[in-house]
Amino acid sequence: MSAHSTGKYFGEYRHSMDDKGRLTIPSQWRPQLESKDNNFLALPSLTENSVSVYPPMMIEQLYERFSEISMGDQKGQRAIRRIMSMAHNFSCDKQGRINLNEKLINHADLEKSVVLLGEASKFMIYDEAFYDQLMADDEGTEELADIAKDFGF
Amino acid sequence: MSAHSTGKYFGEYRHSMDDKGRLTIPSQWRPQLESKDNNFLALPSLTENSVSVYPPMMIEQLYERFSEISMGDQKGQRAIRRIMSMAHNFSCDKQGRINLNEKLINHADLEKSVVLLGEASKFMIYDEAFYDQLMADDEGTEELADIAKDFGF
DNA sequence: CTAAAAAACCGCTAAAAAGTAGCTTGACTG
DNA sequence: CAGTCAAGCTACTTTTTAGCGGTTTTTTAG
Repeated sequence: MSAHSTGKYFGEYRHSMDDKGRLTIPSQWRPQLESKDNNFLALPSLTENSVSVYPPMMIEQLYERFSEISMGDQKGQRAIRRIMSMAHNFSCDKQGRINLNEKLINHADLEKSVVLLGEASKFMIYDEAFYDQLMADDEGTEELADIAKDFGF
Repeated sequence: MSAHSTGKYFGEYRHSMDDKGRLTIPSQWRPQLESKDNNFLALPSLTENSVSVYPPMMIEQLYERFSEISMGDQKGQRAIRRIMSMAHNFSCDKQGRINLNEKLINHADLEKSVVLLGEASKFMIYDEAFYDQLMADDEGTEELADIAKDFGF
């Protein structure tokens, strides 16, 4: 059954990455192969050891923001260099796999077992062990309730 | 698969320049040969030893910005002269190569091995050794997290 | 609880594409 | 007219890729 990609990503999945950096994405997330939705941009997450994957719609937004950074802004330029040097543009193959490059794999310390986490408009990729640790650390914080209130969930 | 040029440039590539100053650009960046997208403008980056390459869309914007610099602004005019004296307008040939002129090659101290860095709306060309040095120097200068805060990514 | 279907995994391999280099041609210049 | 320069073509090598087939695991449904 192919309830095809809505361009929205939800849920947590544990998959494995092969030695060439290929990994299967959840069947619900797969874009139509020949559509222009089959185009993603992976960037290193700046705050964590993880990779963010953006679909076309989000790429547009990122594009705008990057374009706004002035050439004269040294710090900005440095940031762009760091981020873009790892950026990876790819599509999803017939078997539902995507491809990460070496730099991103290193950045996020990805081993064989990874977690794919849907975050609505984009999705994240974590190393499984690291992800579990993150979740364990969050355990028992009351922040969740606060956040819920803030957002009205 | 040729998911042809989106006018967006991402990622880092290491290519080599031949003795005539020609270098292959990543296949994903290549414009349609006969389209009016096959027209680039290369300018020296004044803050670094590098060359910035702009696609047509960006050229428009640059034009606007240059126009805004008043004739009375001496400093501005000087800068324009400097930049324009090295500017180079070119297209991508059938083999996917572009051509740099001597002045730009000298400005950026380009040797045979160069790095092409996509920065969303434009791309940069660095000498490979220099680029590696830059990246090494940036190392730890600022944590990515700080940058993240500044730009809200 | 069990059987059937779907999804995920995995490594192989054939085929295509990309990058590189060198040669040829034709135009312009001094 | 020779010499320089830019652009086009071709050929070669290397790397990449993505399609395939078979196996395993998970999910679903009866």
